[in-house]
Order: sequence, then structure tokens, then C-alpha cells
Amino acid sequence: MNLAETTTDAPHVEIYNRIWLSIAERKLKPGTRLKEEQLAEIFSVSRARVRQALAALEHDGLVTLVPNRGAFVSQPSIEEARDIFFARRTIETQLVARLCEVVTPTAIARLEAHVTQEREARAAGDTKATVRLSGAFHLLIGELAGSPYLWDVLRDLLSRTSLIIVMYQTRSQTDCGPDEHAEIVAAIARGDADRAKHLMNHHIDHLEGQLDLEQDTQEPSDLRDLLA
Amino acid sequence: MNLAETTTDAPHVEIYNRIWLSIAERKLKPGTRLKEEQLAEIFSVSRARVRQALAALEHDGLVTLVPNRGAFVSQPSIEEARDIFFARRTIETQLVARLCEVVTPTAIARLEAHVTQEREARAAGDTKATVRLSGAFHLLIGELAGSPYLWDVLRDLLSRTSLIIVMYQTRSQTDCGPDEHAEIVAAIARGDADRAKHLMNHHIDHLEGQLDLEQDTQEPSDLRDLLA
DNA sequence: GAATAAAAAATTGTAGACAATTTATAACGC
DNA sequence: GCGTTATAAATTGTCTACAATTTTTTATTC
Repeated sequence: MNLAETTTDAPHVEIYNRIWLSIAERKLKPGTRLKEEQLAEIFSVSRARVRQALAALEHDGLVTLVPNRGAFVSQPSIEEARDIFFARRTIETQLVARLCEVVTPTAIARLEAHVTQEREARAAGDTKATVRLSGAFHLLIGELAGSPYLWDVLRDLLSRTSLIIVMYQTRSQTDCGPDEHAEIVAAIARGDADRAKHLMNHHIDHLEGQLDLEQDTQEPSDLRDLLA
Repeated sequence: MNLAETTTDAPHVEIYNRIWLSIAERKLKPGTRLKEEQLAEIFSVSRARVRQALAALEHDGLVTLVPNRGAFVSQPSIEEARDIFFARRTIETQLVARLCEVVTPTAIARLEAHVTQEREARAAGDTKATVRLSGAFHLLIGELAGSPYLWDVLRDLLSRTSLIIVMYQTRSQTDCGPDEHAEIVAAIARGDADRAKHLMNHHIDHLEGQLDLEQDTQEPSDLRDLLA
């Protein structure tokens, strides 16, 4: 949530960004231990820098810091996962509505170009790019809606979503369909705020529905359940 | 945005909390310089601890860290201020709507008790308590709506609002009227989500309207303007 | 006397060393 | 052989001293 840009970026933000990206792109899996010395060597920096970056990542919920034990990539619970999707519906429906009010031809062009890119990546079978562009579409809406604060919140929500998808995805594909994105863009182009909100709501529902968030247990499954 | 509670609170969070509170309660004014050594002495801790706390506060936008120059209490621009209020309307209207869906008699009792407290503080002329309780009312709605994530965002927004009020308040009083809070509670009690959203929207509009955010200039007023 | 330049002081940034804690390994008793 | 305890290794947490930068003060010159 770094709204107030510092004139010159602090040195630890590069490490922060690289770890952030690795988690958002689902390379670093939930539960992975992040040893300070190890990271310090990889990035060729002092341990203090790594420490700062990890502290910032904890603030974003991507990393869990256990005192005297170290840093781990977070493992959001089912309850937390549902909450994140609720927050996304809350914020993103409002954001598309706002975008419908302030929309410009340039904005629509950018959105359409983005959807085209998504289609191309999918057609080319480039799953890495497909995943990245899917998230970027949602961020683009946030950007065009013109609220830097909510854009930042959205960025945070998307990275948490990545973590959640890795943890709870089922066999079936878990990308947002580009067709749903295209429909949303069409509604925005028409200035139909209600329709855009409705589509966005269902789109996020769809995303959540593809995951296995059905268990009632709060805690990670008990040993007894696994042996029953 | 500390969702994942650590088992034992890290030692720097107490310093963080005390500075946070001083800003939220409007004791520390925007632009105030925060020297590390000075703070270290006040709290009787090492400078490293202070550093951690300041980094966390920067993340929340309450403190601006200028490289090699030090930490200052943030001075949000008019543009940022407007954005914060937009974000508040976005989130808080959805939050009251959600609360209407999941509301319980206990929740209503807590809300009514809170409004009573607000009235008492105001009647007693206790401005410090009045300010604190005003913010707490909004947080209480967030808590009862049952979204830990959005509660955290709301907490962040409220502390930024405090900063904005200090910077842009006019002579007239800038508290939320407790009557408006009472009306919102009444709407929630009736389960009237639309009405509650509408009231909350206007309540925040009202808050924003009491401030002097009319200037068109982005930058802090130019010397020429002051000498014209 | 004002402006510039140099030196000194104050403040922040960083690194390395040491202490505390946890995890892994090995020895021991049953 | 299994569980327990003691030792050793690895890892994190913290502090102190030093380097880099900025601000203030002082001296100099026009």
C-alpha cells in the first residue's frame, strides 16, 4: 500500500518486488520457507535489506513472519479466502461502475487491446502470460477508474488471490475466461454501469466457484480425518 | 494491514501503535518531523525499533520517509484527500449494506450503545472522546459487517482521514454529527439496506463538504499566489 | 551587509558482530 | 528398537560502531 511515492525508491523495494512477483506469478508456493541468509545471497544484499522486504511483504499478507522461526509464504485459510473474494466483489463492482462514469475512448481502446492480448496469449498456449494478463485486466480497470488508493488495495487483493488459487485450485482450469472480460468491456463501452457491475460480480463469483472452498473445518485437516 | 496476527506481538508494534494513535487523535500534526533518536529516547528503545515502526507507518501512508532526510507526518494533497473520501464511500456503503444482511439483535444493541456514548461525550463537552468515538463508530460497522480484510482497509482510511481533517478543516466543527450515526443505526435495525447505503453516502459527503478542498492547484500554493 | 564557500555538527543509512532461540543430530537409558 | 535427554548446528533477533548524507554554523570575500 505504497501510495506516497518516495523520490528515490528505497533499496529494499527491488527485493520486495521480485519476491512479490514470484508469489503473484505462482512460482513461490504457499508454505515455502524463506530463509534470510539464502535470500541475501540470491540478491547479493545484506540480511538487513531482506528483513525490510520481508516485513513489507508480511504487511501485504503474502508472507507470514513467525517470531524466531522465520518467514513463510502465507497459507490463507478458507475463511480468509472467502473474505478476499467478498472484498474483491465489493471493490471491483464499484470500480467498474465508476469507470462507466468517467470512461473515455482512449480507455476503451486500451481495454479492448488488452482483451485481444489475452486472447492471443491463450491461443498461443502461453499459460504464464495468460495468468499474468488475467490479473492485469482487473488492475487496468482499477487504473482507468482513477482511484490510486483503491488501485493499491486491488493490487493487494490480486496478489492474495494468486496465493488462494494455488492453494485451493481444482483440476479444472482456473483462469478468468477472456470472454467474460470482453463482455465487461462491452458493457463499459455502452456506459451501462448496472450491467458492468452485474457482470463483474458474476465473474468474480465464477472465479471463486472454480476453487475448492467447501470444507467447513477452520483448521488444516485433522490427522484423524486423513486416517478415517 | 496486519491481518495475519502473529502469536506474540513483535516489539516494534507498541511504538507503531502509539505514534499511530497520536496521529489519529490529531496530536501529531502533518509535516511534523520525527527524528529517530528523539523517538528512541522517548520510548526507551533502540533506534532500530523506531526504524521498523516508521517503516510500517509509511506503508500506511501516515508517515513519509524521505531518503537521508528522515521521517515526517504525511501531508496528503487535496487530490489524495478526495480519493480517500471516494474510497470511503465505496467501501462503507457496501459495508452497511452487508451489515443489514447479517445483522443480529446483539449488533444493533452495540451500535445503539455506541451512539449513546457519543451523545454523552458530546454533551459533556469532551471533544477528545467525541473525535475518537466518531471514528470508532465507523470501525464498529466494519467489524459487525464481518469482513476482516475490509475492516483493516477501513482502519487505514480512518487514520488517513484524521490527517486530512487536520490539514483542511475550516473553522466550523468537523465532527460527524451523532444524529446522522443514529439515523444509520435505525436504518440498519429496520434492515433497510438501500436507505442505510444512502445515509452513509451522504454522511461521508457531509464530512468531506465541511473541509476546504476547493483549490484547483495540485501543488502547495505557489509563492506568487501568496504575494499577489 | 549579503552572498558564497568551507568546515563542523547532526542525522540517517548500513554493516558486522554477538546474543537468543529453535531445529537437527547424537548419545543414553529402558 | 523406541523414546528421552543432552549437545551441536543453524537461524533469527538485536545492538553498537562506522560510513554517507544533509543541515547548520562559521569564516571569507566582494
